Amino acid sequence: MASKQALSGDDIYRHIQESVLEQRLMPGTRMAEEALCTIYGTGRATIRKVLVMLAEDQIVTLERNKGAVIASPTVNEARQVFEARQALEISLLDWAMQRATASDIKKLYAHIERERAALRQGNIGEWVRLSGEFHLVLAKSARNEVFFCFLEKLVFRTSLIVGLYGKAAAVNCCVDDHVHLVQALEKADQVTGRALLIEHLGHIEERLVFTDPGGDEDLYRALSPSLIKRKAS
Amino acid sequence: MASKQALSGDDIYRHIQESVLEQRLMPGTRMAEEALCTIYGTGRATIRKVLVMLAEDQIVTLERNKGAVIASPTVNEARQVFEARQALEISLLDWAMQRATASDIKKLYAHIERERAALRQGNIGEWVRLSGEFHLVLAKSARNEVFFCFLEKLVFRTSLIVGLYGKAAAVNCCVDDHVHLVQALEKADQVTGRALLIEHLGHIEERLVFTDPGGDEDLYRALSPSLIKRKAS
DNA sequence: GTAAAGAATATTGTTGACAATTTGTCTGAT
DNA sequence: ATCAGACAAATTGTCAACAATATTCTTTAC
Repeated sequence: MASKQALSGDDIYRHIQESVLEQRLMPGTRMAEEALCTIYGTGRATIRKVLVMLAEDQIVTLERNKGAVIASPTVNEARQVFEARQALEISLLDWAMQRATASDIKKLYAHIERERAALRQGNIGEWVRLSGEFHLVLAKSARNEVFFCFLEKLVFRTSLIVGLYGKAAAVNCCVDDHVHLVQALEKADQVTGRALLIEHLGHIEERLVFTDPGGDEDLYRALSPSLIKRKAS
Repeated sequence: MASKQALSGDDIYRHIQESVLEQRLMPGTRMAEEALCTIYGTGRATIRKVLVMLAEDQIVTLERNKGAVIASPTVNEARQVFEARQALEISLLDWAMQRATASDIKKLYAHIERERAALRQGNIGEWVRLSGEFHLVLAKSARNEVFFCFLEKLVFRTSLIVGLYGKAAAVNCCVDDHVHLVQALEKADQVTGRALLIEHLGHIEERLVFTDPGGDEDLYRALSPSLIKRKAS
């Protein structure tokens, strides 16, 4: 299981990100430093750096003297992530319609083909990852590195949210939505594109069940009212 | 100069961010680890963590075996930052118009008053910082933590850009613009608000001179042509 | 005088050990 | 049986020393 070869910090960083995207690393998973050292065959200093980077992306939460845990977004955080994603992607789509080249369109269709292939082979993990990455390929056509990075981070967080609150882990976002979106982009049909995008993101959100299964910092608000009542009586 | 008390990593992180915002730390400044250790009175491990965090925010660039330097955004990066900021702040203003409370409005006017006070006292550094922070106070009224954090990062990068390309360091963004913006927010006048915001951000951008004064990674592109010519001849 | 080569210096990368803190377990009293 | 307290194990935070690399300065040859 443990790969002996010493990897660089960035490699480990990307590998953990990918694992989150493929939903192999689920929220709440403890990330002990020693364990990661043996898995990746590096010293603690390297792992520590990676964990700080992941914490900045809000992929893990880093508490003093408690170590790192894969983040468990609260319901409120999840709502804000979806709201932000929608606004972000609408801007990105607008820019993409102005700037996308024929090569960009080709790449998008090629990516959709890979999604289909993964589905046919029943490789769910890879398909989930590709589904998320589709939005990044689309974002790249917008030619704005800043928004691209922002969306990248939200895609990771979306993966965590789906892992936490998704009922049917299988169906994350359907391929046909992606096809129609690219077709609208190709025609530079801003109105249709925007509607499709909102609908598509709505599909993802609809498949969630927001019944807080043990938030981490919401514990206070969830439990203290009963204590206050007992005190007051 | 060197404060002897040992500070926590987060304190140092915030202090450096503030220094960037006040334009006391300018792009290109080398951030040697030992120097920071003596300044903040901590070990290198702590400093290293801070530098990784700052690198994730693109406030510093971290090159292997070369250490950290305050980032020097290229002209292209600067353009993308401004484009992204405009899109971000438009969304934030829309949300703020739906969600801002009377308390939020009060805080905004209070902040503007602080800006005026800093100007009267001739405390330029603090005024520059407050000018940037105004947008964050406004963003807080939008009730979306995700976009707030995104804007926070862009405000820092804007500070770097102004430090690099700004001609009149003094005038960064004028107080009256802020007043009018809050008035539009108060009236929930979406059209006027958006126009004012775009105009205001335009003012900031207008005060820049995009004549690459020796970028760091643009150095390659700036210098390599002559080498290629020599090679080819 | 200039340019290249090499030594010297300084800075970062890495490892290891130790201190501080948290977590889990065990005992004993009520 | 339950709970408090103390002890033990495990984990993270911090620091210091050493290795690897980059930069600077000096020397030397042309």
